[in-house]
Amino acid sequence: MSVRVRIAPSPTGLIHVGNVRSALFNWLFARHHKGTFIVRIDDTDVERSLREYEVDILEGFRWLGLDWDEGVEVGGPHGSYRQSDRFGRYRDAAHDLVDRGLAYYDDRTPEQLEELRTRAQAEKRHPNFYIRQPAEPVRAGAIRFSVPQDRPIEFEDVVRDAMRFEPETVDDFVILRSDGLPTYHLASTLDDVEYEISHVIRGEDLLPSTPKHILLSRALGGTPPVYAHLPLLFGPDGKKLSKRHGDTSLAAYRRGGYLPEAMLNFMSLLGWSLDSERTIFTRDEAIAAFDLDRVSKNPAIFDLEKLAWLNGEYIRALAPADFIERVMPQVEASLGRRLNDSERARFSTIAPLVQERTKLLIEAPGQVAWLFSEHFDIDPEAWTKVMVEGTADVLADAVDRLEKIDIWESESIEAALRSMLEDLAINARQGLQPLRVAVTGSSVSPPLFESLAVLGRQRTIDRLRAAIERLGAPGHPR
RNA sequence: GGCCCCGUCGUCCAGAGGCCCAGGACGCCGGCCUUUCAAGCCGGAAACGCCGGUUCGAAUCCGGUCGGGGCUGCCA
Repeated sequence: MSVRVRIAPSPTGLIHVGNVRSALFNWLFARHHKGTFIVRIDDTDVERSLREYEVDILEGFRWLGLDWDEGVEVGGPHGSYRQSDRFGRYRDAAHDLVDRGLAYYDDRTPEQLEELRTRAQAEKRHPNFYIRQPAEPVRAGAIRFSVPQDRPIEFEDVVRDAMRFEPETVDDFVILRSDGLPTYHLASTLDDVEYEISHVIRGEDLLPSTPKHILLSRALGGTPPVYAHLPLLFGPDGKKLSKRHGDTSLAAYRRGGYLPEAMLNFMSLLGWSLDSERTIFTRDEAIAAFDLDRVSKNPAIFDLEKLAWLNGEYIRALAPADFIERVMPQVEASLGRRLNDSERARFSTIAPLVQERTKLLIEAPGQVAWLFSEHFDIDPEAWTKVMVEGTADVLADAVDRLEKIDIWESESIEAALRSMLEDLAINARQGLQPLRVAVTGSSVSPPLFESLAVLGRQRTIDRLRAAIERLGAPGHPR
């Protein structure tokens, strides 16, 4: 049997990481088995579905490198891969089920249904006990699927093993709403049948709906696919990951300076592992190793700290030129202007040192703000900590020595400043930190000698003099 | 309430009766390196929810219990 899998997001919001993880597992599974990965848009909820969200979904998949073989935008043998284009098809299918006695119209109101559920509970029966076909048939309202009560629904879930649902626990669910639009159950199941989906790999939240889908598949003339229900992704509070956990949209991570390859690696670790030792691996290694039998049953908490660490690993592994290319837009965005050629050259020189210290691309601009602007902020805390008695003299001494250097480069700067340390009999912390703060405005920066080299002699000396002045100025004792 | 799922370090995963007084990773703690911060290196603390049972032997099998979660809509 050839593997045909799909991801079928609903464009009712920015795609969030839970769906992305499902997409990833489907994609890995398809690629591993040389199968077909399909992207379908389940936009049966016309009220909430928006085209901009569909764009966001597809952009997200492309960003991660999840390419699809059939589906929206790329097409395929099944016509439209957007359910809103197939409403007629679903309606026909629903009517056909009614004609065959497998479904029925129901014009009961929500209040009536609620009452039936309440009554069943009061009688200690299953809540859905009375949600069955009424004795008197009607020809209006929504269409419900009639769940056969003669035997349990059993199936083998690839990750959950043997599953069994008693028929009385499955309600006669609506397949066509009274406005003639299909529900998710009908549209999704019919599409899975008609598109010959072999495996349905999705979140565990749909496990309770699976008996409905199996029954529907058969009624529709298909063979139910193999099901694999993935463990849910939780927020730090142990609840299903949702908007209230903050940034759960993929877009937030894209903008937040995460590398797609790191994101991919990280998400593949949520409910799966390549082996017991390896945490970092390439997409091809994941494809080669991926299968559903290593998918875990337990929910996974989305651990931002581990993601950040992994991202840092990937950033450090980047070729320097690649890092520069990826980080330049972030720097320019934060500066609010394009860098000129000489600034670009300066940045490129120091970029490898920034690269080592960056976990998220968006951190980089802050590390080099001092390099491009004379209006960088001086951290007051860093200043008071480092500018102690006698510091002005040290800075003045440094200026003298730096002015005498023949060739302005990190080696000569280091030699000059080290001999100063020696002559003054002070340690690096006493002698160098004040320079760092004076020049970069912070006690945290890329390595000092390289930083001064890139900044240039004149700017360096100007900043040191400004610091000396500030130290001597009224209102700035010491 | 009903149906269903899950239960190994704080977190993610490994473990499919003896290889486990439980392994890897993040985080945490300590040390080394060091011009700051990172990175790197070395070391450390940290878990089989609980109770029974099966077995010569259980993290692994069974039962119960407790705990967490999902679903319960003419949303998906």
